[in-house]
Amino acid sequence: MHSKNKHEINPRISTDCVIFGFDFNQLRVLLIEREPVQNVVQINALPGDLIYEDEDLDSAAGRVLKELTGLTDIYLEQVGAFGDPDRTSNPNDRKWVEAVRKDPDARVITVAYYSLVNLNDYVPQASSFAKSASWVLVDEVTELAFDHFQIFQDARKKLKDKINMRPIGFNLLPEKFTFSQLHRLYEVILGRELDKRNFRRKMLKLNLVESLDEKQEGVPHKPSQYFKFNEENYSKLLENGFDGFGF
Amino acid sequence: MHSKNKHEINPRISTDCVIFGFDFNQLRVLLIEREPVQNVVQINALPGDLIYEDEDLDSAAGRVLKELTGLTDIYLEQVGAFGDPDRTSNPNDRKWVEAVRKDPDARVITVAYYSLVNLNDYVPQASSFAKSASWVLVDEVTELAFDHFQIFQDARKKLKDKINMRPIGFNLLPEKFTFSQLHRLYEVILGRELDKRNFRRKMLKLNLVESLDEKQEGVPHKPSQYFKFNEENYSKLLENGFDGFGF
DNA sequence: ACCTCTTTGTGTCAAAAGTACACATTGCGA
DNA sequence: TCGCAATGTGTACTTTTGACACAAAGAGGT
Repeated sequence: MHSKNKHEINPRISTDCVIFGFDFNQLRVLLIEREPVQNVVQINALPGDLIYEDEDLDSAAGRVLKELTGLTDIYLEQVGAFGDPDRTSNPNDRKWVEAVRKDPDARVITVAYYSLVNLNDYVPQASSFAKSASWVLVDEVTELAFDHFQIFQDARKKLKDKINMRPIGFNLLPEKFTFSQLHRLYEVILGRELDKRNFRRKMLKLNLVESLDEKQEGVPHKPSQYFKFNEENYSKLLENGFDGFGF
Repeated sequence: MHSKNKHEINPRISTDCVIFGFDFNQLRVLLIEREPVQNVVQINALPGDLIYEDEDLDSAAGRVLKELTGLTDIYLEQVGAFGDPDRTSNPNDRKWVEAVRKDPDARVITVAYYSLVNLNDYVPQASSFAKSASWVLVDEVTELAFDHFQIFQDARKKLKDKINMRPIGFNLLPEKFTFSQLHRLYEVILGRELDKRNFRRKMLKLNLVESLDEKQEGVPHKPSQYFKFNEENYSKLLENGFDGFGF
């Protein structure tokens, strides 16, 4: 007998997802509250669970995310593996594991993933052992279950680095977007102000965005020009060794 | 019965190490050749093995590295987790696993680490299932066991990024070093030439190196000044938000 | 019709950083 | 004393950054 049966749980490897959501104004992260277990004071946690034996790590992360929050089709990038060697150190976490896991003493390592999405495109629906799933402002995240706070912080740092290196932010903007939206996105993720004029200058020089012949309508102020992402120019940039935006 | 007994092997999690070695001229990576097993054509592999149940991931990497190559006291940084879901795809790897592992069908994920050391400070001594351990030029690495080539490439990329962000290179230079050594180090890791004068100017402006009142002796050319790393200034830089060398 | 409000969109100047490039100096050893 | 081999240095030019303020557009209310 070996351990490759379909959908047999691997009791030692779990995956956790740090999903950042942008709503054109603020940055949030998707957290779940676990179903209450006797005597356990509940705190928030990242959506995550054990993987199956026959599952790719990347697929597992996608599946777990779907099971707990209903979110699908999200491109996930790895944060790293976390040892979690002392995951029972917090009595609450310990009790929860005892109540929920078949083998609560198994030493588990977790592989974390992160992503960035448009918050309005995804309405989380809690299921499985998640009692609720919600978008929490990143600056208001405090205590989290297990070592999830550490994971969250690592993921946030990776996101910062990444958005500087690759135009991942464009994926979550609508096809036509305004410069303000793009600008705000960068500010929120980097966590600091960026001068409007300098931002525009720098971004335009890269030729990644292209102005459309279309303007905002019905706004009670000067309407802004719409822009779109130019994939072709991005490919060219990559060929010539694009080394980041430099923010 | 649970699984926290000391030194019980965790059959599902392994660790692999990508140790880069610099010899003041070239960049190499530490590879092992596994002990031959019947009918298996041997190819090189990264030093790596299963971890113990009670072991921290970081410690496991250190221990495995020591067991296979004799190297100790090396600061390791994580590359990431690798799914290895189809690790038996190569018949040679499959045969080797069958011969060596208790549970050859277990699905294993591996957590990879990397480091950069002075090649002359570490003389690898193969042991355990390693038949030999040797420093191979990074540009001559081709086929490796399992998914080790992928891991190697990822590690190399991380090393590049890292040396641009943090003065990790200084750890492996002698206490007193010449500018040429430092210069060469950066060229080798980044894989491209750096203008001598511009390199010197940039590096000096950061105040990370301090010139000593001491020169090379016995060299058949103009002797070079010795420099040392200034940790104090580095701390100050960090406080003020050091964001990399910019090479 | 006009005023107010809100957000967009734009230019310049000075400082800093990057890039390209060549030759005199030092000390050894033949 | 000559040759060799590597060190060490400066300048001119271009590009990039960073700081900063005000007119323009359109909606809505009076």
